[in-house]
Amino acid sequence: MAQLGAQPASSPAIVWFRRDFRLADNPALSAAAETDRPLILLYIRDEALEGRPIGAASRWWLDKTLKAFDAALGEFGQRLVLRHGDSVEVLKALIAETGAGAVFLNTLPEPAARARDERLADALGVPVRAFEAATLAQPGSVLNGSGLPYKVFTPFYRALRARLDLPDLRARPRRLAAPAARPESERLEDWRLHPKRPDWSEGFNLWTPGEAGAFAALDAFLDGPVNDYPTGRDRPDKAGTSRLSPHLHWGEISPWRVIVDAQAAAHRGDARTGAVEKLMTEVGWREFNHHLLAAFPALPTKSFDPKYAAFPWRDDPQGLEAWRRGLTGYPMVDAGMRELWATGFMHNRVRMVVASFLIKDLMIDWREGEAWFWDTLVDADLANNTANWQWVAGSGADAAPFFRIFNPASQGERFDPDGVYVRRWVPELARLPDRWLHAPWTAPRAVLEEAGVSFGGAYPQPIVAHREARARALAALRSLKQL
DNA sequence: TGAAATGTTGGGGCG
DNA sequence: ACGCCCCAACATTTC
Repeated sequence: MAQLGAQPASSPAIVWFRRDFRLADNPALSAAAETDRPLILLYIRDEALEGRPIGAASRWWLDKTLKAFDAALGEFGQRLVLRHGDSVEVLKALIAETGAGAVFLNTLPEPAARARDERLADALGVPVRAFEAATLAQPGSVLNGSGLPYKVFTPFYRALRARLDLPDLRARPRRLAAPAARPESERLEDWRLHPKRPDWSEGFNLWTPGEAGAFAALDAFLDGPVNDYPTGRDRPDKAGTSRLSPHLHWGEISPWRVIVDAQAAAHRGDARTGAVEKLMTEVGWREFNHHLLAAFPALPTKSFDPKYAAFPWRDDPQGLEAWRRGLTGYPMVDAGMRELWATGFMHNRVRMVVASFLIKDLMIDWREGEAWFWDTLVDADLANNTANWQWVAGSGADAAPFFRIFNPASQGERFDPDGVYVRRWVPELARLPDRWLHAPWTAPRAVLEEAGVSFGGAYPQPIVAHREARARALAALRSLKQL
């Protein structure tokens, strides 16, 4: 890599933001600021950059987080420069226009993007300074005694923990010198990231994309729910989870910040150590997923366990559509799918229930579910989404065995005992008493009438009988083992 | 981070 | 008082 000093000190530097929309603990931004050069703060809309185009919910979030970040930069007398097109071509043009002498960036964790980043300096002819900001450990860097990637979570996590030194987090830069003339920028509105005709995003307004929203979410979580996290996180009827996943995905907050603040809360005695440890474990799964993707770049398309390549998936467009729309006749499944559609998010426990239902009860390929989540989740993340779908399917690394099949009714009874979650998202059933809420097909006719539930009308009968579907899935698994 | 089937145990009803 | 049966509760195995 060429020395920065090779360029005149007055030449501007480009800070290329991709998914690191934060001022605090942003290593590329801090390093660029320390050079005292004028900074061009760039975002490029490049569909090819991360290996696959982002989904509709992600476009909504991107729109808002760019707006928030641009506004935050205003306090420094700065603005984002927005361009679209092939990243390398855009950067070349901007360097030619401005005489920029260096590019600063934080790497993206996806293998495709990482490979492109590594070739970037050669393609641009200026130094590229790359930093790690998305994960606690660089994907691929945690290896077992034989120098190979871990395939089991627990030893991976042990190794990760052993090398974690809680760092001093980088403060927000004090100044971000602006160039004499700001390069031309496209208009965010022209990118049409916000949905129009129809604008389906009303239910997304519970989110506050951006760094301030990320910190608010972390503070709110550490201020109470964290203490109940080990069990509360399984309760979709309560505010028991951190809801940090989209903020982490978009780099609005650093994973270091999450664990440093959580541990500080534990040290102060504001949070139970055991609860904070559980949170750490979940951050650890995020790390594990990114390591898996780095070690197995085919994770988004191929079964990690090759024997599942022969699984006899069913072609069932109607079943798939009923699942997507939340019309399966299983209240817990339908509540989850409707929460997703309305808000761009689904509670983690319910994600497992709906994924198990698609894969095992309907025997539809996990890739169909992964694709739907990719389009509809505001936290859609290639490593987490594909690793978690394979985890449920039983084909992943350290996955739940295939025969672990969720019963959607009993999951509802266990984790939404008062029916608060189901009644919120499946209002057709709101007046059905708790006793039958999670299995309305078992309710006596008179009870259904009293509650205003008619199966021919608003709410469907189950599209498959769970008991039989379970037997069918287990038979399919047996057929696999005979190969 | 499951559920269902199967096995075991022990209390209570009852002849 | 005793053995038998039933069955709920719990444990283990199986998928």
